[in-house]
Amino acid sequence: MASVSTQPQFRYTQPPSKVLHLRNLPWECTEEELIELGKPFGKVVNTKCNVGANRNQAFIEFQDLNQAIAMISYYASSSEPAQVRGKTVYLQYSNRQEIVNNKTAADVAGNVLLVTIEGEDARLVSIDVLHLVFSAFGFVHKITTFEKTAGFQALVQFSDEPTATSAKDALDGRSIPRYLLPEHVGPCTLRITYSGHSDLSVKFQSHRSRDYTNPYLPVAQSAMEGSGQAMVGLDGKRLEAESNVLLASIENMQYAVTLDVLHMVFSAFGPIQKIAMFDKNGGLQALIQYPDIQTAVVAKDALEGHCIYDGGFCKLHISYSRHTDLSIKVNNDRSRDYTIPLTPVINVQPSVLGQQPVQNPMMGPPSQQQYNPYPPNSGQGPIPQSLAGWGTPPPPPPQHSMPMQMYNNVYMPPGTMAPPMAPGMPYPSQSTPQPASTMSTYGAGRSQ
DNA sequence: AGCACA
Repeated sequence: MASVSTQPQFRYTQPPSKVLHLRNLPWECTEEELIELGKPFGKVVNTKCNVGANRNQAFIEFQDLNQAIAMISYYASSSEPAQVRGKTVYLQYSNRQEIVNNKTAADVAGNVLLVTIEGEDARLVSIDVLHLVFSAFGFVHKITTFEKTAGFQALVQFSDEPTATSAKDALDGRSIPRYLLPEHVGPCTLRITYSGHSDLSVKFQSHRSRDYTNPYLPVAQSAMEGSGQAMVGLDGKRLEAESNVLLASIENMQYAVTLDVLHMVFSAFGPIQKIAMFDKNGGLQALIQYPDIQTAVVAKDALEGHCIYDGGFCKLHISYSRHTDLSIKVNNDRSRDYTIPLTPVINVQPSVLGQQPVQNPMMGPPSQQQYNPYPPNSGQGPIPQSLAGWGTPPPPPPQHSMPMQMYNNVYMPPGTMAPPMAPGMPYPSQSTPQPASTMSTYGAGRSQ
């Protein structure tokens, strides 16, 4: 049968439009390149690139029709064709009058992230764990969580878009480190897009929303009880008065827990000011002092019930101490004041530059070598599993205990301690938080 | 080298 050519597949003369259709573009041509191309002829108000099955078509929308006409007529008579990256591109009026960008809020970069927590036990991820995870990238202003058809979701507000973007790029598709979750909780994967919001409204501090910029925001429900020494959580559990000093007792202490090990474990959450260790009831206890309550709360929530070493050894039980400022009389292997700068001990001589620095003479040999016995089936010293970051073996315990040596360790938040859990995927260097910004993270806690 | 939400 003879096909009636009522609708020719291509019309060779298009009615003018301020939208131009471009084809034969280099693969994955960028918006910037399109703007460059159209700029000489007028104001490019919108573009859409990577169109079509081959992603080699695009649209340019000018502010005015005559600008589009100018571009078409110029190249119609030009001996040089329009080019992008040396490749000839073909121009024509589009058969549409405007570009419709189906950009949703999820595509527009902003300072607030929409986080979907995937997994059977997603609901069991606490807001504190989310706070900890996202704080690795900068100061988290606010978090709200809610239940939607998409599942358990959270909005996480950063100061600015670049910070949010660095968090999104680093965390999207990743799973929350196991050690931050209760043992029975299955894997929880984060799916992250941008939110349309720029400032979340948080009325109360509660188990579902937090405003970290305003620690004095009222706590939701009848959280206060009596004199304020104790509070009742939303689940009805009695809460102790929070403190910047934590009391840690260590159960099932099969291995030596040294000052340095404690320092390493607890400094994942913020700078440590002081540690004092002592024996009580035949067990080891330690007081760990942070500069602020907020950091202590995060550390307590993350570490409570967890074991320093794999296999249920050296299980931590953490409560808030009534102390607010420890009095450290002397720096020794059981107590230390990290706020007092020590005389520099390590001075790398020019002749040994590039070699390992000399070990701090104050310190004995590394704790792992000091301690016996090791488990029968392990020739290695135990490795603190709480620091096992994002599924990767943790760094060895610190060999030096000087404050300046510890500085980087102290301020390095958990998310930066280890490579991501996806093997072989490099951690984007740009998303690695700078110590300064991280300091502000921890520094912005409530003062007491 | 030929028009975008499938």
